[in-house]
Order: sequence, then structure tokens, then C-alpha cells
Amino acid sequence: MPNLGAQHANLDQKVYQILKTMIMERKLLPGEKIRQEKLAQELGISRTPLVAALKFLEHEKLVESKPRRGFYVRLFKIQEMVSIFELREVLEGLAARRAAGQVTNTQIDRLRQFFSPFKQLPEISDYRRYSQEDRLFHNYVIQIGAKEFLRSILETYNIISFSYQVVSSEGLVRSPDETLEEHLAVIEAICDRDPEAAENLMRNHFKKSAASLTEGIAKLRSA
Amino acid sequence: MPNLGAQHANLDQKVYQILKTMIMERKLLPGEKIRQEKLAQELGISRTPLVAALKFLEHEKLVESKPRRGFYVRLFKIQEMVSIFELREVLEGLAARRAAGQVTNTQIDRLRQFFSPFKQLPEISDYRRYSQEDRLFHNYVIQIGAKEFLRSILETYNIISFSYQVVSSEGLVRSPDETLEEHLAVIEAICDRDPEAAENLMRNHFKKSAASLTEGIAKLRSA
DNA sequence: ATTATGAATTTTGAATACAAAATTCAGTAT
DNA sequence: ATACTGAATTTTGTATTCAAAATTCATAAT
Repeated sequence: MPNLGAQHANLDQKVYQILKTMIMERKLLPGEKIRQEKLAQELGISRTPLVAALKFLEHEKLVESKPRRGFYVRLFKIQEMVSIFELREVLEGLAARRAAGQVTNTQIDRLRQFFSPFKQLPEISDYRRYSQEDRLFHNYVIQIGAKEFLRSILETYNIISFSYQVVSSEGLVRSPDETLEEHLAVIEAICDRDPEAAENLMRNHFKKSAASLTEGIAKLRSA
Repeated sequence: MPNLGAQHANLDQKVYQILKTMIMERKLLPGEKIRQEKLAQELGISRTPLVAALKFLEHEKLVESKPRRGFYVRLFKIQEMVSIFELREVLEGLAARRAAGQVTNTQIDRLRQFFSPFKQLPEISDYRRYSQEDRLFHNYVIQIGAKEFLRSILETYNIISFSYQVVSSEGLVRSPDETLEEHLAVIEAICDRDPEAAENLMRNHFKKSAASLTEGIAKLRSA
């Protein structure tokens, strides 16, 4: 139970962050109804900023509002996760394109460091560590190439995408040995300042993951 | 001054619609501070649903909140309009791809009707009518191909895009004679159920418009 | 005349209050 | 036992209230 003092400028934002974390960490379960009075008391606030935060989350699709019924934690079907991969495909493709077009030398140095602990290894076994590097890498490309609108959209949908990983067994759609190459290729294209290549490689990377997810569904169905 | 009775289930949504219209119709001017008490009174409501609606609009970037300072109508720089075109390029490209993959025969019939009043003409002079058809066409592709996430993003950004047209002289970035062909090509690709072509053609369509906008800026600068 | 000071006013952020709607639950009829 | 009815309870949507922060405005100092 996080304690919220009065020391913050904007309670809304703080509450929003807390709720987001609670949802991603499965403290609030998908499908579950959010009891406003109860939750507000637990957080030591009134319903006003809580509802404001819930409205934010509604926009980010993490929560659903049924009029006169209340807010419910959103549940994502696998099919919806596939759509989100499709979205990320084109959006991060765009981010990669722009990144390649405006990357600085300092950023190139940083980019080249990504995945270096894994490059030497004959086989990658620490999935958790790789998955974390994966997330950091994607975020860094966004930081370089996406601003304003693109960035705010990606923030929203990547959160959903990542929060889903909590459910999936190892947190990855495909094995590191398969994706490492793709990641390195994207890095090279950006460092070469080749926007076309960067976009295409990033899109391919996602296309393969989406395909893999879809396959996974098919297998699940037949099993 | 629209009159809001108590007859609505959700005031938030109604107020949100009204505000959106007011912003797009320039009843609230970009940069202007929104006087909450005053506006709430004009609408005959309290600040609570007004603030809720403003938070919605903040998410859609039509309004900006400065903490402890209030809400301001957002002002878009031309550079930001270009970014929005870039966004629409990849997003509507995706919509077109998906549209081509799942279009029904009925929808094909409807699609082929778009722009037919303009096809015969040697030259298109009624810019307003063409601009309206343009908007309807893009919305229809979205209706066919985009659902859930993609649709909600496009709704947001197309609104900004269209609301900008109110400012620009004739409401179009390029002349109809230039874009008609492109529109028809996209229609054909979708009706042929060719996702790749549909996406590429749609993206090209936007790429050219973005380029044209950028050129416009350059000209403005040198003038 | 310009800048600085601080009191009066306005506005925001958040809690509280309250009527209307939804939900729960007990008691009754089938 | 099950389905129905309506009263009691809870929850939602909205208005109102209030303290703290920001803004305005008048006055005084340079």
C-alpha cells in the first residue's frame, strides 16, 4: 500500500503511475472491477484524483469504463496482442527511420553498446536479462527518433506489450538467438544513418515476432 | 452556447464533444487559457465534468495542462503538422493494408463509388467538395481496415489534421488534380485485395503530401 | 517613471456532500 | 427449491466546499 503524502504537485499523475504499476504487476487483475471508495481509502486519497487517473488509464486502454457501472481492468485477448504488434511494427519502424536520420555521434556510441554482453556468447541462456536489454534498446531508439506524438503513442502501447510479457512464460516471444541478429542489424542501419534500411529492418523484426505470436495461437488452439 | 440538460448518461462525453467542436471551429483560440468557472457556467455545469473533458482533450493533444496554471488550447506549429502527416502515413498505410486483407464485396462496391463525381471532369474546381470527399474516403478506409487501437489513434490525429485545414486557405495540401489519381490507385489496390500495394500506395500518397507541406514551409520562410 | 512589495482576488487541486442509478438481499409467492 | 418483488445498501455522477497557490492590483520606494 503506497503512501501518498501531500508533497506532490499533481496527485493525478502520481496515482496514475501507481495504478499502472499495480495493473502491470497484477495487483489488480484483468476483468476485475475497481472499487473506487475502497481503493481511494487504501491510497489515502479521495475519489476525485483516483477517477482522474482512471480516465487516463482508460485512454491508454489499460482500463475500461462502463457508464454507470464503473471501471474494470482491461483484459487483452491474444488477438489484440497481435494487433498491438502490428501497430508497434509501423510505429517503431517510423521511430527507427527518424532515428537514423538524426542520430548524434554520442548516441551512436551508446547504441553500439547494446547487446554487447550477449554478442560473445555461443548461446544465450539468461532470458530475463536479454528481455530487459531488449526493452531498453527499443526505448532508446524511441528516445532518439520519436518525439511528441509518436513517442506518446508508443509509450502507451509498449506498456501493454511489456505488461503482457509478465504473463507469457519467459517474457519473450522468440528466442534471443533468433532476435539478436535482427537487433544488431537495426543498430547498424541507424549508425550508418540509413533511414530506409533502419525502418525496413525494424519492421521485419516485428513482423517475425507477430508471425511467431500468431503461430503460437494456432498451436494453442490445436493442442 | 449549447444547452446541456440533465438528460445525458455521461456529461463528460457530451462536454468533450462540445469542447472539441469549439476548438475546431475556433470558438476557443489556440494559446488561449481556458477559464474553468466561466466556461462551466456558460455550459450550465460544474467544473467536475468540464475538467474531466479537458483531461480527455489533453490526451488528444488538443489542449495542454500546465500544472497549477490551468488548461490552454493547444497551438500546433507547422513542423508538428508535418509530424502528424508522417504518423498518418504509417498508420493509414497499415489501415489500407488491413482493409485490402478483409474487405467485403459490399464494401468494394461502396469504395468504387468514391470520387466518381470527379472522375469525368477535365478539371476539379470545387475544392470544398473534393476536400470533403477526401475526408470521407480516408474515414471509410479506416472503418474497413482499422479497429480498436489503430482506429482510436487515427481518430485523434485525423481530427488535428482536419482541424488544421480550417486554417489553411482551401483546406487542402495539394490540388485535387494531383491527388485524385493516387486516391483511385489506393481504391483499386484495396478492391484487388492486394495488401502490399494498398499500403505502399497509401504511404506514397501521404509522403507526397508531407513533402508538399514541407515545401510550403520553405517557401513561407524565404518569402 | 519604473520597480518592488504585499494585500485582495481569483483559480486550482482535492475533499466532501448528495441525489440518482445500480446492486444486494431478504422475504414472499409459485 | 426457484423465481419474483421491493426495500436497504452501495456506488456512481455531479455539485459544492475549502485550503493552498497563483494572479492581480494598489501602494510605496527608488
